[in-house]
Amino acid sequence: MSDLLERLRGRGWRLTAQRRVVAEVLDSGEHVHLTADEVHGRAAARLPEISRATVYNTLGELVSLGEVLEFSADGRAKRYDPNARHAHQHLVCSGCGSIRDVHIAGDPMGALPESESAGYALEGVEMTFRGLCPDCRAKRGA
Amino acid sequence: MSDLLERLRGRGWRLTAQRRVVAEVLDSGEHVHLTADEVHGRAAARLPEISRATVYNTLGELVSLGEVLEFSADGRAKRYDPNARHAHQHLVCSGCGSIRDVHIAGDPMGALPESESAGYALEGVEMTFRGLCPDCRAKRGA
DNA sequence: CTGTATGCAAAACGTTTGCAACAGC
DNA sequence: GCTGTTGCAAACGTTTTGCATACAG
Repeated sequence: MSDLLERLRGRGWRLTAQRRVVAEVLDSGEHVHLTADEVHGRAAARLPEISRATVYNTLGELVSLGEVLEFSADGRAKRYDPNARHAHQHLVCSGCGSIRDVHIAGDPMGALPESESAGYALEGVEMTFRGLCPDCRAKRGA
Repeated sequence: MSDLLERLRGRGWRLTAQRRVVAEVLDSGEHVHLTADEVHGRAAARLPEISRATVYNTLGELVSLGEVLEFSADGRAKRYDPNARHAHQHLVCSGCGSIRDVHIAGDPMGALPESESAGYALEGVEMTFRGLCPDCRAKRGA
């Protein structure tokens, strides 16, 4: 519920029924790390004739606009994270693949010494922690 | 040149011509962040009848054995990093996609507060910096 | 009215699988 | 000789593309 649509309209984003539905799915606040196909599924529930291609197009644009974060936790399908406005990291369960947003102490960007990034124009960092979640520990770790 | 083969033999790894070639490609020291397909290409240069499936199998095993790191910098093809024995991070150019190994100051794992990983059995962290490399800055950034 | 977004279906891409033949130990 | 590995080709899941149509501005 972060007025994604509001912001997009303000940027002169051409608003169609399909785009609205995609934005609403992402903005619904609850299901946070959807794959493109999951987004399509939820979008199609509200607007049955929406095509996969449109969902891919729209997601790609939202990523370019910086409104949505794209990342891949497992090399398979990319996931889309509507929580692009607050810096955060991910904690992925190596058992079930579930993804949690987490927050680290300092600024991860600052961890890279100047000497290592010499000549580069740094833009961002991605940080992904991996581990077994409590549920999977109970089942596997025994 | 880190005696990957030596180590694998020591672990009772069944050594075939194909596996040797794959290990040699990864161990050749120079081309560091190959995709599975690139590995296959280089392997096939030495042993033409090697199949893609075998390369995938072998890479998967090397990853399980902890000898090779698997990561995806772009959501497309996975990349294989033979430098699994020394902790390091990646710096990816958002222009040309080139990948550099970099090293940060502290221990990235320690950056995650206990409260955030409560109940989890942490296993590792991945850290990827993004930015424009000097070449791409010259061409694009103007 | 114009340009852009859409739907469809097909293709591209990376990866996995099933299975018979084969080869290391 | 037993067992695990290989090659092949086909299947798979995800994403991209080309093109004619529809619609927001």
